[in-house]
Amino acid sequence: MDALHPEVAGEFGPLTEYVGYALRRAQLKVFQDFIDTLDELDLRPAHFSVLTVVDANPGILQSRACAALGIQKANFVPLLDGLQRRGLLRRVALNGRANGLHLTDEGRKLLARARRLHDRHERRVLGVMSALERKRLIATLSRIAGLDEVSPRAAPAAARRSPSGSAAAPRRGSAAKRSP
Amino acid sequence: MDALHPEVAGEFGPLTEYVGYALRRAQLKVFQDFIDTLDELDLRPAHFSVLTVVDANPGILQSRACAALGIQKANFVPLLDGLQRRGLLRRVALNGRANGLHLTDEGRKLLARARRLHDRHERRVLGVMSALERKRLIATLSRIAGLDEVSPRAAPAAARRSPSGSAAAPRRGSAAKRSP
DNA sequence: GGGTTTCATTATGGGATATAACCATGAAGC
DNA sequence: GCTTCATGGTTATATCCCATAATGAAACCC
Repeated sequence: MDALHPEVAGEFGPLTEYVGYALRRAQLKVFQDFIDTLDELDLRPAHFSVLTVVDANPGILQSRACAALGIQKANFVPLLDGLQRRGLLRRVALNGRANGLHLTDEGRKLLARARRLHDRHERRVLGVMSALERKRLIATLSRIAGLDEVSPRAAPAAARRSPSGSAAAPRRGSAAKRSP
Repeated sequence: MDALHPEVAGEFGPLTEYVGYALRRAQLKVFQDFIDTLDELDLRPAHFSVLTVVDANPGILQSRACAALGIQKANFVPLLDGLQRRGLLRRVALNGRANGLHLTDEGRKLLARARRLHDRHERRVLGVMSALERKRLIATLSRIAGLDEVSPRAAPAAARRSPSGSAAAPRRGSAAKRSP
């Protein structure tokens, strides 16, 4: 506890010294900036991530894509409906039950624009740190994100309420298998 | 663009190289672990943060507390109702319209337990990094969180849809001023 | 005292996500 | 060929979290 509770304080009490707190604050900030950035294209972060994944994996199965993104397949449907309705993406029936996902030309074009906006956003965020810092940050964050097996004795009573995180990011824990 | 799009790939495309993506993934992970950790006390992150702030600032105004935590005052009401119903916190009328917030003995006791759990959680997260790394991480994250004035030309069309992604759980951060 | 501001509350709606139940289809086995 | 089972997708439903707007009331200011 000593190392965890230095002097701290201000109005927040010890809050400011917690990694989770710092993480959340930063994430909120960045995410909000990202949302604002993509707003002019009427894209939300989840949309952007879907377009990105489909673009990188043409023909990817709907189930596989949503698993990769950590989105429940049930929630994935209306999301795709929206993108499809806007003519950005197509569901191509593979065999009567499975769909392969493809971007349309328009989808690719919009994604390109989104990427340019995203780059500006990224640069904005990166503006407050050096290249080395960025590298370290991503490395550390990735390590944190992969701490699946880290909490063995933790997560006790859990399983009662559900996460409620968000979509755009891979909430790993979700129920998803891979290929058929 | 060059620096932003190295080689990348896998199933996620360029996603893995984005700071925002890494941030989100890490944040989701940590948050979930935190939620699981506090679950046995029936506390959610928001509860924990409220208890922490009130404990550190006995008698703090309701409005001030929720502003500090970045919670809308409207949403703060049922939150406090819950804590008060559980006998953890009291609203002390100051003058007929303003309430000062105080923890009850029980509230302090529960907070102490929660803090112990939180410490374990924090240590778990910190387990994947060195002390130096942690210091750097918090420093960088804090810098990011404070990049308010960073996006002058950004946030263009914005203001159309509301944030949504903002004030969430230990949204400790968000829009908050400090002292009066 | 009357207008304005501050503080708290109620009411309402939207967004995002989890769950469960439900088809349909393809694959496997006898 | 027909049953059985796993898979992919969809629908429907419940919940949680948060935001906005409107209301009520007290304090503040001239």
